[in-house]
Amino acid sequence: MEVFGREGFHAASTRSLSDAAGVNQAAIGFHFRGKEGLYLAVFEHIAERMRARVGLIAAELVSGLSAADAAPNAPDLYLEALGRLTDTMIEIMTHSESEPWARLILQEQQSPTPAFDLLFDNFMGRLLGVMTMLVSRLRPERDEATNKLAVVTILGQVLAFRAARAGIQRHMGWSDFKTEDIASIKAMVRANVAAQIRG
Amino acid sequence: MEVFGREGFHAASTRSLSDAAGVNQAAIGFHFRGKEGLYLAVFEHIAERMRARVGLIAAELVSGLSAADAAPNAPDLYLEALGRLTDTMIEIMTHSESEPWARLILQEQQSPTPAFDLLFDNFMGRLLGVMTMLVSRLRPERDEATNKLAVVTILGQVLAFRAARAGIQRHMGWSDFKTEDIASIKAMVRANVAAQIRG
DNA sequence: GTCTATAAAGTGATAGAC
DNA sequence: GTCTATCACTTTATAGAC
Repeated sequence: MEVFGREGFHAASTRSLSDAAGVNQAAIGFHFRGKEGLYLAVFEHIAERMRARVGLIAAELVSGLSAADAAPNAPDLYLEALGRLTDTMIEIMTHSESEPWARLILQEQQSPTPAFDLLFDNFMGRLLGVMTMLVSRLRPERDEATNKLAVVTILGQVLAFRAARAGIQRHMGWSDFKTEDIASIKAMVRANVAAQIRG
Repeated sequence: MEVFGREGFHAASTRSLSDAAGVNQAAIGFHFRGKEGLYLAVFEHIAERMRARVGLIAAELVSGLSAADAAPNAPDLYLEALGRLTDTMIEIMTHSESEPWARLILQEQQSPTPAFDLLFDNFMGRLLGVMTMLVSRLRPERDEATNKLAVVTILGQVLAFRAARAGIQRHMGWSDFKTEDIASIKAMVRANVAAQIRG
């Protein structure tokens, strides 16, 4: 995952892949039938880890939802849940640990291979679905398509910190994302989401 | 540009590059001193085209700004200028024509080479600067850093349609971006920006 | 299941003809 | 200025020893 993410599919040689794993180059052919098989296996790995992580959040959130629906301050609860989601996503996008697999996902977004289906079905679709559920409860009078589009613009605000990382850091005058920077990003996105939901 | 964008720097072979240009492989060495020189020349080309385009918008906008400053409805004019900017950016991001160079820029964002400086100095920085100017006039009481960050979240909302294109299309149930889809994206982003500026 | 060795194809750069 | 031909090297895949 690290080698593919750092060097890209083509630039990553089977030798650097096997070296990083501490095994011989021939092991790739034996275990994964070739470089491409290893690439797909990496995405299966990412998809499963993400599925577990998102699945946990989604389950927790959906169970909390039925309680929130009855509460008198339901909108506040929905908004808080959305805020916790964006906080988590910002944490992930700004953290350097996400770099390898984030690069892989971005590549797949531009020219999807069968690996993209794995990602979307296991976690992206699920995550977008949960967010849409929340936004739809906050703005039930709007049609589904509008709320789905609203979710996309929320996603974009957090995604930028991965996809346009170098440009953002140069624009902000940041050399990397410090704890206080991340805090102000979270606050800004929470405020934006609250405002755009309010309409 | 097309070959590098489609295949990436490493995957693009000098032979496929020269074939696409309808010349011999040896011509790359003669004209650009090698594959890397050609790569940099592509970015010089992109940077110059963009510089011209953004420079025009920026000049027009700055000259209109002094007139707007005196107007009684100045905030409306700033917001409208910002809306025209996001409209244009959305037009570019959703258009398939931008795919080759957008891919190149995304790649550079993740692991910047000297080519990234060309891009930032010639058009990204300029564009972000103009947007920051507008946001700062709309929210003069906020400090510069906050307004710069607000610009980033606006950028993210339009950038998503390039960076997360495949996922968004699957989420929205769109096979590609139709005219009416683009119109609703523009409306959504304009509404979001207005709301988040209002606070 | 892991290794060495090697085959077969592709890579970027470049010398030299025209 | 453009071509062919070729060099030196790297690539992935795989045969065969252990």
